[in-house]
Amino acid sequence: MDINDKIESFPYCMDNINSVFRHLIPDEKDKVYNESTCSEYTRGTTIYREGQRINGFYCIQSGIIKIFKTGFDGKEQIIRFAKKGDIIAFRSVLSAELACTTSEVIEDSILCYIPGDTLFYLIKNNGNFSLDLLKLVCKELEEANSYITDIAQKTVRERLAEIILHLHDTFGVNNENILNISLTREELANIVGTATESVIRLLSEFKTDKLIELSGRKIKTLNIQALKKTANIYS
Amino acid sequence: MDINDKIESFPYCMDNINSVFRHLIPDEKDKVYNESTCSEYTRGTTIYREGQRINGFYCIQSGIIKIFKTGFDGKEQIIRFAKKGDIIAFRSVLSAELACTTSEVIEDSILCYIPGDTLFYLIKNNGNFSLDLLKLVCKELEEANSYITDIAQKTVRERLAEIILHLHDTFGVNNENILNISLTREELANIVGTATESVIRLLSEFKTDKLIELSGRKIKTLNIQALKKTANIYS
DNA sequence: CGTGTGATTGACGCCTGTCAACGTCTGTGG
DNA sequence: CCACAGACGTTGACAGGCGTCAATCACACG
Repeated sequence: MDINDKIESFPYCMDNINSVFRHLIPDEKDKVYNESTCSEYTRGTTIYREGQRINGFYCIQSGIIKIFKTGFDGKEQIIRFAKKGDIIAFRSVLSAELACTTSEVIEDSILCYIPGDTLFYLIKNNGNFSLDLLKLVCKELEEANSYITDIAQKTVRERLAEIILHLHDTFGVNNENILNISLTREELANIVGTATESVIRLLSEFKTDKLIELSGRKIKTLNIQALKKTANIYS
Repeated sequence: MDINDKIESFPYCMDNINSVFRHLIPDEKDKVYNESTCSEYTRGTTIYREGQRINGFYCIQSGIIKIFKTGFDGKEQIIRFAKKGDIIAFRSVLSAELACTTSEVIEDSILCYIPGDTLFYLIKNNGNFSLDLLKLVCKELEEANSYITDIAQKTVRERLAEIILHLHDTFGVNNENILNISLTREELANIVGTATESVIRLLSEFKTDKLIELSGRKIKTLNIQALKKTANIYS
């Protein structure tokens, strides 16, 4: 994927059938297109930081971004990941507040920056876009509420199994059943909300129980049903 | 407050300066007004339940509602409270999904029911309303994210102190510094995400430490600064 | 006065966070 | 090419926070 694709075709992130931009009329698409700027970002780059003022939002053309908050003692809590087609930073733009999360590139990415004014223009002029955006935020809200319930009621073991399943659903696996996302043990701990050592021990137990196989940061899922059982998920 | 107030005046929940309805034009206000229905609900009444289909949302004229999810073992996790001027159930309406929370009356309430079609009409026709609604959902999302971080990183003790402060800010106190909301120990536990017994023991410790005074379900705050310190809040 | 719900207290033990030491791997610079 | 630094992963020991179970108390209500 070359960055010049923006010039050749309307970026994927703005054009696919599931995109929040799917209900724009041609003129609006042109406007978004003309006012957006795409750039490459390499792993480890910070897109924006907590407390920073943000004047526009980003649409993800490719790559993976992690979005986290910093707790009072400096520990990261990963809130969500964003991948191809997702948008980030729009919350701060809408609320006209300082960013309350930090976002960092996990896997080399191409992001399209869209100014806040464009966002406001679309909301005020296209009801279908507003509705789609509302649905998107509501979906995030529902996921956050579910996670609150899990983290408050489930054990670390259950949550870790659940997170592996969630990563499985969100990013999929390659032809060897290996998760298409690579995270450090610390990052896994920062999703689950536990200590790095606990993640290491539990992953090792999961391996013993034939739920997964491990090879460095690669996680291969062996038994989805058993993972669901471990996570206490019945659906 | 008599329920017939609706007839006498535009309901508070739709008319105050902070309401999401504040940017409606007169015609739209009339429409909302004509299509809404207000009713009284007594403590303990369930407004809607998880898994139920919802065709409209509610605007709270008076009283307090608790909104919770049920964990896999049946334990409640309280997600938030709603009070005068707040709206509930709009998420399910917008997403056209079954309710994923249950809401129950904590304190006798008057709710105004507004059909989903009215909501969609407003979103599609009034950009300022859409924007206000988006801001509202974003605010909820930000609060949910903060709570995820807290619950994942803080101890039960810290969270309980934080919840008391949060109730203090949200519902205020009477002239004796007693919180304007009355919750059972179990409900407190279901916010914090812990066992009822733990809440009892910690409240008792807070009392010993002169942070609060207790009298049944009444909680009197004695030292906000010390509570903040206990909660590890520095702001 | 019996019944039921909620509050309290105590005992007990396990899950899990913390600390410390060590192993592994990668990239860098001499 | 090797040595070293630094980041990351692993393992063990240990304690304490907190969940669970059980018994008792307090209070309201029919």
